Amino acid sequence: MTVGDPAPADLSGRRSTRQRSALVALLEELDEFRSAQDLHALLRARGDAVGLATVYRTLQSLVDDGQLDVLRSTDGEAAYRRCSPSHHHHLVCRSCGRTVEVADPPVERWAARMAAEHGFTDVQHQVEVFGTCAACTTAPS
Amino acid sequence: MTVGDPAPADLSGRRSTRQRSALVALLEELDEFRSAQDLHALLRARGDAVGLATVYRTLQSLVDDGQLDVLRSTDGEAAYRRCSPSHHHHLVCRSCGRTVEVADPPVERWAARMAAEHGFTDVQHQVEVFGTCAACTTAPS
DNA sequence: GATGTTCATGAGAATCATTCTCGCACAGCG
DNA sequence: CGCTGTGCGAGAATGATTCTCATGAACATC
Repeated sequence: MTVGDPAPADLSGRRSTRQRSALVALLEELDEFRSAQDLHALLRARGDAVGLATVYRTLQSLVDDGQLDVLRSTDGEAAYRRCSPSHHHHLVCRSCGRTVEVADPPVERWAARMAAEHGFTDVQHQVEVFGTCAACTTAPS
Repeated sequence: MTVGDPAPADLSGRRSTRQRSALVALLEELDEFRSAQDLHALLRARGDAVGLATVYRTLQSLVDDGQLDVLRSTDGEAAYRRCSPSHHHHLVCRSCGRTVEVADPPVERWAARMAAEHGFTDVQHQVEVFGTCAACTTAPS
């Protein structure tokens, strides 16, 4: 502490490494929510092997920086996806994982008003709709 | 059966056991979401010792029968709470865990319509609003 | 009440995602 | 070019949840 220590708490002051770049690039190409395990396997499959611990660590930091959306599926696994610029929710197929983004201003307002009425502040809401998409409904399991 | 059947309200022919009754009774007294581990500890504390596996199994069956609400906290732990008769969502204080139930017919309709428009069937939705309640906002952390 | 079938129970092992440990490598800086 | 601290990774640790399977209880029947 006695040494000159500005500690600039810079969110973007992350080092640029091969592993981090590979993960960010992969996420850039994907449109659906994928689990950490999944992303790890995909990286390995494409030749950009990255340690599992690193995947988790990097994912965590990206979430902290607000660059990723996290979703917790009903089986307790966390799924990640790059953040869209605008706020939105998802319609997720519980069979094939296909995701449709849906915007819904009314719900936004509703959540805010509801929270305010009960004295809640610093509000966040989480709206996910799960179902079986048309393709999976017709396809035999 | 010759005696008048008290009808234990078993929806799907579940056997009435001491363990199941104890868990149901406990849930009946609680108003907040509690984790399975938590419920297990509470049962043991009050003398109604029940195996952990049984707690999970019973909780699962109650959820299947629609008698419990499940919530997945951000750390991946599942929390259970008895279900209100009508469908509703929650406003949860992320600091003290206090929960407020909120009904919202508009959102129900919106989710159903949205899903239908995209060809999704067998739809379920999950809406949770997290925030800091009035008490926790004023109180120092 | 006695009895047999079947399902629930529970102790511990197994599973699985996620996090931690800690020695080593490398990015960024002088 | 060499320092220094941060990021990496293999494997161990953690912790919640699920599975295994022998035992016991619940319910219908006799």
